[in-house]
Amino acid sequence: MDNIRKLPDAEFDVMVALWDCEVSPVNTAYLMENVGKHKGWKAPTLISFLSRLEEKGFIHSEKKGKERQYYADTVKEEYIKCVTIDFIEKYHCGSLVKMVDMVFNEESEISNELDEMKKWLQNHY
Amino acid sequence: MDNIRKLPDAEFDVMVALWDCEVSPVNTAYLMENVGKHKGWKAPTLISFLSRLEEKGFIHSEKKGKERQYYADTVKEEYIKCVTIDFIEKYHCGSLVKMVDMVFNEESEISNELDEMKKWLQNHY
DNA sequence: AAACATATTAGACAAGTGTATAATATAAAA
DNA sequence: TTTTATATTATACACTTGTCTAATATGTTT
Repeated sequence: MDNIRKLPDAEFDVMVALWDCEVSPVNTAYLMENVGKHKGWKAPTLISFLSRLEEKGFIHSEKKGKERQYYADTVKEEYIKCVTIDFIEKYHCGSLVKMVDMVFNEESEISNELDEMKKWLQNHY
Repeated sequence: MDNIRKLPDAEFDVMVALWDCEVSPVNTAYLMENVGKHKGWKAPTLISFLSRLEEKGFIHSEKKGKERQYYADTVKEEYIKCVTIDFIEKYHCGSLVKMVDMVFNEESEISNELDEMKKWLQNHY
């Protein structure tokens, strides 16, 4: 259950790009276009992250001609759920309510969500 | 606002020990007793983390005889609040509700908090 | 087949993190 | 004031993460 390895920022960003694209095998060019460029990475940098993700078992790839195609082997929701549970455990004694309370007692954007929160709760009666 | 430097795990653990003790200057022995031992650290390891925390401005210390006393210069709630906001931003598009929803749609301990959640919301009408 | 363009690989490197050993202070005991 | 204990400092080292340059491979043009 909680055997997910928490990914470093850059690798997570790459995973998001991979998770969020509709088509499945995507090549480096595609990923450069979708994350690399925004982050200002050189191609080898991206590829470096991809290799590490492969070592960690998050994706796998196949050589196709001179290019390489990447496939995600993990599910975004799954990953984020795990990371979130861990987070609540680490910073809020495992209590979502404690966390919600702390965040709402503040000015942040988030405190505008009270209404949504109510609606959400009603849907869960 | 979000200029908090996210602390690495070990340093965070040290901060928690420092934040959670009632008395204010505490010495290394105290911290060894309260985190070091559980973590299996040798004294220099703990002191190493303390030095780094000092460099980062999270604490300061004073030499007292042959010992050193440590003072927290940051507030736990503050830090956790920042880290939490950042987390929601990074993993849940900045929406607490999205996060709550994802976490509840699951078997985890957390889904037992629905009642608490309702109570909490009522207190916020 | 040679030359060219381009993608990938190999390797490298600095900074950050976890952790410790050996050396050095400094207080307490003898 | 020596000796003994013990806390701290100075370093060091392996691994991880972010990044890249130089080298290599492979497809495309001539």
